[in-house]
Amino acid sequence: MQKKTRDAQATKAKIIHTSMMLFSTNGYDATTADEISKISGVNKAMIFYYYKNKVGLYGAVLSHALESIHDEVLKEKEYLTPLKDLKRFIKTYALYCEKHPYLPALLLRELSNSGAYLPDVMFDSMRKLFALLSKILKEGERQKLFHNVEPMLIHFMIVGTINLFITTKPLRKKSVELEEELNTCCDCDMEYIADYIFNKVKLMLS
Amino acid sequence: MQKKTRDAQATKAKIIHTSMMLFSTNGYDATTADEISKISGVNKAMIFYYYKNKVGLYGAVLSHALESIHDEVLKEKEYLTPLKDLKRFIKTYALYCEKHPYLPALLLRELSNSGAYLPDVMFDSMRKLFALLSKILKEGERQKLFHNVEPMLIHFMIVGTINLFITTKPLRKKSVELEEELNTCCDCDMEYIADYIFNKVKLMLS
Amino acid sequence: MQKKTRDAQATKAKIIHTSMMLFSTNGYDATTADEISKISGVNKAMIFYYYKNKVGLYGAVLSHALESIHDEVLKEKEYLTPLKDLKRFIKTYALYCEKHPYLPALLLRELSNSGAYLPDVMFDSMRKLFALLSKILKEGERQKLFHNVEPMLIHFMIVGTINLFITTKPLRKKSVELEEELNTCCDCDMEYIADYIFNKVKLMLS
Amino acid sequence: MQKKTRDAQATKAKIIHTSMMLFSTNGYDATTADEISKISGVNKAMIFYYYKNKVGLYGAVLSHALESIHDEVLKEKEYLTPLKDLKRFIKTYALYCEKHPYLPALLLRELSNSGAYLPDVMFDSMRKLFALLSKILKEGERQKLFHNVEPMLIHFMIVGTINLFITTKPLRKKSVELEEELNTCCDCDMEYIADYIFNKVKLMLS
DNA sequence: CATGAATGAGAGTTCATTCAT
DNA sequence: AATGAATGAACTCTCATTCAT
Repeated sequence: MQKKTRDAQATKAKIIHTSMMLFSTNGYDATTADEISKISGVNKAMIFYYYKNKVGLYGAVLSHALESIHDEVLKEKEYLTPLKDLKRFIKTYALYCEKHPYLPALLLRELSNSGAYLPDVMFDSMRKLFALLSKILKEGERQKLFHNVEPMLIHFMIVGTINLFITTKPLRKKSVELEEELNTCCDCDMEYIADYIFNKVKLMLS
Repeated sequence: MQKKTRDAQATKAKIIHTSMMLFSTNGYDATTADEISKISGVNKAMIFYYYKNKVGLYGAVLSHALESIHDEVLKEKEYLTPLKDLKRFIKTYALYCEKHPYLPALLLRELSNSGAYLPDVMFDSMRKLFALLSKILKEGERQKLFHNVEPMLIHFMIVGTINLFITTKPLRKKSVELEEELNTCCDCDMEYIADYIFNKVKLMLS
Repeated sequence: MQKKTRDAQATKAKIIHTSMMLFSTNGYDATTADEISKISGVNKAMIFYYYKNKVGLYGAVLSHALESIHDEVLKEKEYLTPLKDLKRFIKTYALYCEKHPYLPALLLRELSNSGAYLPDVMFDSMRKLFALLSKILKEGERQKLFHNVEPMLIHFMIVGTINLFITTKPLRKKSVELEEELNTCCDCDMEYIADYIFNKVKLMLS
Repeated sequence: MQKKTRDAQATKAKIIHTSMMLFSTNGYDATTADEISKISGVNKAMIFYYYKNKVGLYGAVLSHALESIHDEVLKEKEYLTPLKDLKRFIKTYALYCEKHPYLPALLLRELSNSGAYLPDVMFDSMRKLFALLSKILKEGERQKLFHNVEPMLIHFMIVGTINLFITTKPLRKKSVELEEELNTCCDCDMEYIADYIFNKVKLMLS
C-alpha cells in the first residue's frame, strides 16, 4: 500500500520525464495533461500544482533537458588547440544528443515555428553553444589553421547533421526496407558519425 | 453579401495558400479551421467539403508545396559531370527553399515527430531527393573525384544547413541585436550560401 | 422531427431567457454553461458561439434586461408637474421591476460587489434613472413644492424600498410562517406599494 | 519557516477576518480557500480543520459579523419615547453599518439570491431587527404619534437607503467624475445621513 | 457550391476537500 | 496544531466535423 508517495521530488520527476517523452514525440499541442497524468500515474491536478500551466510545464521540461548541456558541452574552460577543441565540441554535442534524444526533436520543433515561442532558456543555450564554436573557429583562423570560415554555416553543418541524423532514425530504417540500394547510414554509431563530421569539417577548413 | 464566388478553383486555392501559411507558421495542431476560414474568407464548411478532414487538408498542402520540387530540383535528366551536378543540386535546392520558405518549416516539424505521421507524398519526395544526390556522389566516387563518401551524412550537411539557415532567420536577427560580436550570417544571401556550401563540400570530398 | 431549429433568433432567445433566470436566482458564478444548456435545450457550444464567453453572455443578459427600462421608465419626454412626474417615476419603476423581477436581483448582486465589475450598460442605466429623478426633484424645489431635498437619498429610499420589497418576497413569506404577528406586507400588491411610497415621499418633501 | 504558531485563537481570527473581507468584496463563489490561505498566511487545510467546509466558514463569518449587532443595535431594553427610539434605531444601525461595511454587502448579496441560501443566523438577525423597529412604530401608532404606518416598508426605506448608500460609495464617486452636475451625496457623512433619514421618516409618519 | 447553425468530444484549469506526516 | 501533497469532480472554452437550407 505504498501507493501514496507524498514525495514531491518523485512526483515532479515523474511528471517531467513523462512530459519530456510526450512533448518530444507528439509535440506540444498534441500532448495532453490527461495523457501525462495517465502515463506518469500522477494526478492531473498535480501538474498544475507544480507547474502552474502547460506552458510552465513545457518550460520546466526544456530547462531540465538543457540543464546538462552546460555541464557537458560548455564546461571545458581550458582551451587546447583549435583542432582538438573542434573535435571535442563535435563529439560532446553528438554524444549529448544521443544521450538526450528528446533535445534534437524539441529543438527542431521550435525552429519549425521560426522560434516564435522559443523559451528563453533554450534560446540562451543555443546561443552559448554557437558562441563556443565561434570562438574555437576564430582562434583557428587566427592561427592560420582554418581558412574561409563562416561560423554560422559551419555550426549549421555540424548540429544540422547531428540533429537530422537522430530525428530521422526511424525514417531511415523505413526507407531501407523499401529500397535496399540506398545507403542511409542506418547502422552507423554516434562515435563514427562524430569522427566523420570532424574529419570532413577539418578538410573543408584547411 | 454577394460573396458566393462559385468558383471551385479559386476557393480551393485560397484554402491551400492560407493553410500553408498557417501550418508552417503555427504548426498543424495550432492551426484551426476557423482561422483558415476567417483569413481566407472561405466558409469553414468548404474546407471539409473539399478536403474531407484536417489531415486531408494537410496532405493537400504538402502536395502543393512539394509539387514543384520535382519540376525544379529533380527534373534534370541529363547528367553532366559529378561536380557540376553537385553544384546544381545544392543551388537548386537552396533556391527552391528560398522560394518556398514554408517547406523547410514543414519538414522540420514532421521530423521533430520522427516522421511518425509524415505523409507519403513528403516521404517520397525526400527519398527521391536523397536518391538523386546519392547517385551523383556515387558517380563521383566511381570517377575517383570524391573520396570517403557517406551519402546520407553529406545529404544532411547540405539540406540541414539550408533548412536551419532559413528557419533560424528571425532568431539570428534577434541574436545579433543582443550581442553584436556574434556573426550570424544575417545578411548572407542564398546564392552566397549555396556557393559556400558547394565549395566546402567539394573540399571535404577531395 | 422539428427538433433541429436552425433558427438563430430562437436559439439566442432561449439562451438569454434561461441565463437571465439562472443568473438572477443563482448568481453569476453558480450559474454554469452546462446548466444553461440543459435547461434551455441548446447545445452548450452555442452559448460561446453566440456570446464568446461567460462574461459576454452576462453582458447580453443585462443589456436585454435593461433594454426596456429606457422605453418604459425614461421615455417620458414631456414633463408635467413635479408631483405628477414623481408619481409617474415611482409607479413606472415599481411596475417595471415587477414585470422584470430579475432586474432587482441582478442589481443588488452587482452592488454587493461595490459595482466593481458592473457592466457599463448597467451603470449607464442606473445613472440615467437617477438623473431623471434628480431633475424632477430639482424642478420641484425650484417651484417651492419640495423642500430640503437630497436627491441621492430620496432616490435610494425609492428604489431601495422597491428592490428590497421584490427580492425579499420569499423571505417575508417564510418569516410570516414562523411568527404571525409580524406584518411583512406579504400580500401587498405593487400598485399599493407604489402609491404608499409616493405619498410618503410627498409628505417628507413637503 | 518557523511559522508554526500553534495559537488556535490567532489562527481562527486570521481566517475569519481575511474571509470576511474576501467574501464581502468578491462574493461567496469567487472566494477560494487558496486565496484565504495565501492572504491570511494560514495553511489551507486549517480552514477545513476549524470550519469543516466552505459553508461552515461562511456561517462563521456571518456570525462574527452579526455578533455585535445584537449588542449594539438590539441591546436597548428600556424604551423611551417612540420618536427617540426611532432616532436611536436609525442612528445605531447606520453607525453599525459604517463600522462593519462588510455587512451591507453580504446582506445584499444574499438577497440577490432571494435569500435562498441565507444562513439562519442572518435570517434571525434580520427578523429581530425588523421586530424591534416594528415594535417602536406600533407603539408610536398607539400613541397617535405615527400615522398610516406600514412597518415593512418603513423598514425597507431605512435599511435600504443605508445599505445602498454604503455599497454604492465607489460608484457614486465614479459617477461624479463623469458628470459633475449630479449630486450623489459623495461627501455626506454617516451622522448626516442618519439625521436626514430620521427627519424624513418623522415627517412621513406625522 | 456555399453558408451559418449545430454538435460532441475533449482540453486546460480550478477548487473544495482529504490525507499523511 | 500545522503542513504540503494529493484527489476528483467540475467548469469554461475550443474545435473538428456535420447538417439543413
